Amino acid sequence: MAEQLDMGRLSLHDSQHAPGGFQPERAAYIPPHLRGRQSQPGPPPAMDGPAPMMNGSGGLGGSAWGPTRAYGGPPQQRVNGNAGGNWANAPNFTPRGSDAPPPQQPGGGWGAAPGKFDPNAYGKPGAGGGAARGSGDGQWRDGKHIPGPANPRLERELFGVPNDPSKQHTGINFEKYDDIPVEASGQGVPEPVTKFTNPPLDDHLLGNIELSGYKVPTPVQKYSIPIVMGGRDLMACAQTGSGKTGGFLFPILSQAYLHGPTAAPPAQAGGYGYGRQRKAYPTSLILAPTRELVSQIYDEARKFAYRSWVRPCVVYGGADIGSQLRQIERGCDLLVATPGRLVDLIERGRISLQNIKYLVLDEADRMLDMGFEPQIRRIVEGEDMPPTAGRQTLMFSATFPRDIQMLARDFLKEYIFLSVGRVGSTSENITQKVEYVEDIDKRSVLLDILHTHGAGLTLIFVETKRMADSLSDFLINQGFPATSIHGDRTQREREKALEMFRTGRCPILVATAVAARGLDISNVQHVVNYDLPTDIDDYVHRIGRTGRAGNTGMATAFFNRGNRGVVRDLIDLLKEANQEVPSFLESIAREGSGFGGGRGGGGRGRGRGTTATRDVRRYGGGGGGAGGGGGAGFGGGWGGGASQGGYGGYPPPGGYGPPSGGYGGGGFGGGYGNPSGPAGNSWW
DNA sequence: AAAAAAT
Repeated sequence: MAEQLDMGRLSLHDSQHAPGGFQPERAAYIPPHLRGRQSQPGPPPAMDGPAPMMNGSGGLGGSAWGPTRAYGGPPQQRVNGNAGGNWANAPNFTPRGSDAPPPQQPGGGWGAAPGKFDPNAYGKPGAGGGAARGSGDGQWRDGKHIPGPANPRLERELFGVPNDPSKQHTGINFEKYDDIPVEASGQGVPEPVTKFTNPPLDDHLLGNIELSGYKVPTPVQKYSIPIVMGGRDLMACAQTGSGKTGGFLFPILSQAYLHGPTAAPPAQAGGYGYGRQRKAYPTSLILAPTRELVSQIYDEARKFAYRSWVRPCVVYGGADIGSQLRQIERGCDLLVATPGRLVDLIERGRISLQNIKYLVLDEADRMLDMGFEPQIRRIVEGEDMPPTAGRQTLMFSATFPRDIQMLARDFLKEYIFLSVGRVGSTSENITQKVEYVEDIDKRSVLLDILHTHGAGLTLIFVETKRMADSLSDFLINQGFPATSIHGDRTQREREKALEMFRTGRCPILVATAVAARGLDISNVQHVVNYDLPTDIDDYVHRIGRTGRAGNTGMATAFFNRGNRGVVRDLIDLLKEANQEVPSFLESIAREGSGFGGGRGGGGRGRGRGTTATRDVRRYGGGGGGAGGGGGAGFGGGWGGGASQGGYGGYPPPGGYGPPSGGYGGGGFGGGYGNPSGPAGNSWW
C-alpha cells in the first residue's frame, strides 16, 4: 500500500525532477571518492570567479559529504573546496581522506590546494533544469557556502503563509520559556548565548531561523548552541516542547554552513563501479523512537537546511523502502531515522556511518523503553561509526535512569550535562482539572465535557488500543467528529487521523500513548485523560499537548481508585503548577499504605517520579548510596539499596543547586557505572 | 500494562 505520508513527503523531491527533463530510472550515483573529479574531458574553468550558474545542465554535485544530486536542476554541484575540511569542531578528528587518498585524483583531491576543483565537473549538458530542490540544493565551493536560489513555493510549504494559524509554529520560543530552569554541569561549560546572532551562528542559518519565525532561543538552545559549537558532547535532560530539536539542529547546521562538507571520502577498499555501490555517507545522524517524531525532526531540518548545501533525509519503518532508498541516493547529508529501518538500510549496504560527525540520540529513554537498545548499540558501536573521539555525540532524554547513564558513559566523551526544567510544570497556562469518575461513568462524563466545550480541538488519551477504537466508535455513533490514533492502525491511517485532527475536520482525537510525546499539534484546546497513565511523566507529556505557544489550554483527568498509584505524584504536580487539588485526591492519598504510596518499594523509586535530572558524575557517583534516604515529602525513592531512590526531585522549590538534605541522599544505588542492581527501568 | 518498532 502506498504510504500517504511517504508519498507526500517525497512528492516534493519527485516534483522537482526536471519536468520533461532528465529523469533516469535510477539515480546515478557518484561514489564519494570520485566526486570532485572531472567526469568529462575539458579544462577546468577558473575557480576564483563567482559560481557559474548551471542552468540547463544537470548538476552532479561533488561532495564527499554525501551522495550527489543526480538530476537536473539549478546549480547543485557541491564541489569540495575545503580540502581536509572538518567542519565538525570536534577535536582530534582526522579527515579520513588524508589517511587514504583514493587513487585517480587528478587535480588534487583531499589535502590538495583548496578551491581548485571544477565546478562544472559534473555538468551534464542538456540534462535540463528542474525546479529548485530547496533543502540541500545549495553548494559548497571554494571554501564558501553558496546558497541555492530562493524558491517561493517551497518557502510557503516549509514556512507557511504568515498569519496562517494552521502553519504556525507551536511549542517553542516565546519569552515565557525564560523561566524554565536550566542547569549545566561538567568541565568548561561555555556561557549560554542569549540571541540568535552571528557569531556564533552562521548567517544562512539565521536567515532560515528568521523565516521560521523563531525570535529568541529557548533555554535549551541558549546552552546547547555554544556547547555543541564548541565541539563538546552533550547529555541533555529535556523534553519535547523545550525546543531541543532546534537545540541540536541549529549548532549542527551552523557548523556545516560555516565549515562546509568534510573533504574526506570514506576510505574503502574495493571497486566503486558506477551504479554498483550506491551508498550514502551522511555526516549527521539523528535517531528517534517513533516515526512521527523522526518525521517532525525531518520537517524542522528541511526548514533550517533551506537553500543550504546540506540535504536532509528521513527513513523509518512502515513506509515504502524503495522511495526512501531513492531519496537517499539523491543525497543524504543529515539523516533522521528510527533505529530499525536504519539497521535494515545498513545491512543492505546502502548507508555507511563512517563519515558521521554528529550523532544525536533523541528521546533516548523512550528508545530504551521500546527495546531499541540492541539496535542502537549496534548502530553506534557495531558498525562503521567513528569512535566517540571521532564524532560529537548529543543525547537527549526526558529522564536519566541507570540504563541511560550507561548509554551516556559508553557513547559520550567528557560531556556537558544539561538539565532543563519541565515545560509544563512552570507554565500555568494549562488549567488542570481532576474529576472523580468511575470507569463505567466515563463515557457519559466525556459526552458532557464534549457538549460543554464544543469548540477547539480535543485530544482524549486512553490506555489501550482497543479502548481507543471503541471510544472513537462510540463518539462517532453519538454524532461527534472523532477519529483515533494508535499503534495498530497503519501508518497511513495514523497520518490521516493526525491530519484530520490538525486541520479541524476531526476535532476530536482519541489516542493512546503513541501521541503522548513529541507530537506538536497546535491549537489543542482540551486534553482529556480518559484513562490516567501510570507514570506521571506521561501525564505531563500528555497535558503538554495543550497550552502551547502561549495559548491557554485545559486538561481534564478522570480519576478513580484504579489510579491511586499516581495520586501522590499528581498532587505534587498540581501544587507545583498552582492548580486546585480536589479534596478526594488528598483523602485517597491518605488511604495509601504509608511509605511510598505503593511506588517506591519495587525499586524504581524516582523521587517524585518525574523527570530526574542530576548529573550523576557530580551528585551520584559514589557507589555506596544506599538507595537514597528519600527526603521528606518525596513519596518515591524508598526503593532500597539498588534503586535510584532519592536522586531527584524535579526542580525543588528552591530551584536548582547542590542537593541539600531535602531530597534524598542522591545515591544512585549501586553507583554509577556499576550495573549491579535492578535495571533503572525495571517493572515495578 | 501498553505501546512502538524492520520485514
